[in-house]
Amino acid sequence: MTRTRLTDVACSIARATDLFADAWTALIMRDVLVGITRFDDIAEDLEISRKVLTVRLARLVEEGVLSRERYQQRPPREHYVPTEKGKELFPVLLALMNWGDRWYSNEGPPVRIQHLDCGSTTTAVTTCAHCQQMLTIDNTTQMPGPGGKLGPGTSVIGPLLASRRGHP
Amino acid sequence: MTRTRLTDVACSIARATDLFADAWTALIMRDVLVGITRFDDIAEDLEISRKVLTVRLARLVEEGVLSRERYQQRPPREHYVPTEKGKELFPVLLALMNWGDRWYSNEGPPVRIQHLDCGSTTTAVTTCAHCQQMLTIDNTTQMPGPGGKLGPGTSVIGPLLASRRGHP
DNA sequence: CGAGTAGAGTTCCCTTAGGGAACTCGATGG
DNA sequence: CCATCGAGTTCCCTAAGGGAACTCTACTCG
Repeated sequence: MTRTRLTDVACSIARATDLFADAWTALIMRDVLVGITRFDDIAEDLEISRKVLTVRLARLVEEGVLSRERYQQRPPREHYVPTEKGKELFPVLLALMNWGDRWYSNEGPPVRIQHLDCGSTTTAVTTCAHCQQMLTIDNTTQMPGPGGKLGPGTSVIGPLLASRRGHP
Repeated sequence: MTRTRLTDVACSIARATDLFADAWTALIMRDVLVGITRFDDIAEDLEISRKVLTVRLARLVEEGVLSRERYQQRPPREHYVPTEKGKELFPVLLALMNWGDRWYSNEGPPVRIQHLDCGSTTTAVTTCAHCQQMLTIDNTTQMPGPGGKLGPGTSVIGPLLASRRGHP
């Protein structure tokens, strides 16, 4: 398949996507974050090919998202636990889950999130760090940041590009 | 490759993932949401194989995430615009972007988000709908919801499964 | 009126990742 | 010393992705 490596593209979505966006990685991360951390358990839970699971886990460890750790000495056994970097993928999973719940669950969401600090069964909202309002495409705009450079996939230039051609 | 269809699995992440999680779909959605809506422009911006782009766009239209619409009559030309369902993928992109910014941008984020309502250049935070606190794996827990059923990938049963050993 | 051009896809061929299922290997535990 | 368990490997087959050239339909310009 020769997946194009997207890591060189100056776009954070592309970089995150490069690691995260195949059919399995998100599911593996969900499992691991939820406590299914052993090779066989993940394989069984997801019904993923063991070969692919091996490759995915290796990549995730290499990227520092998971850490392979010994959880018992005799016999020696390893499992996969999320690093800080891995834990911070949780919001991505929440966003994905939210969207899936909203558009695909007829019988209600299969899983509910409970926020331990306030005790409520809740849903995740993506909000503005400053004013706590919900962020949407319609109430936001994108502007070049410090690390912005022109290049394929650097979408900020998109609208310019579009108008340049006499097009909305 | 015979991608396993995940849509039948009772997990919203899996359902969202099934559509969203390949190398390109997230990038295509970003482009479209940001105003790059024409076939050739997307192809050029992402340097994606035109063949794959055709397939992706068809899938996204089929799923109701994008809509193919005529933007000029003479000569007849179509482009792809996000539907409501598509627009609601924005939080997913924000979460992905955030994570990418945090872990992969050395020179600062390539793109900044400005919240038009409050005017600030901001970042997205995934918060509890009730108390506005940030949600993390550590301050949340998952519980079965109304649509929950046992099955592969239904991660709520994960911890149980792990202790129970032996499988539905 | 015929040539040229832009937009939007198709088609073809080649490579390689994913699916599945069986096989391996080390360390037990009985 | 044989059966188990956890954790991967190996093999073969198929289908999806990459790349680049080709096509089809309106135009539009000299």
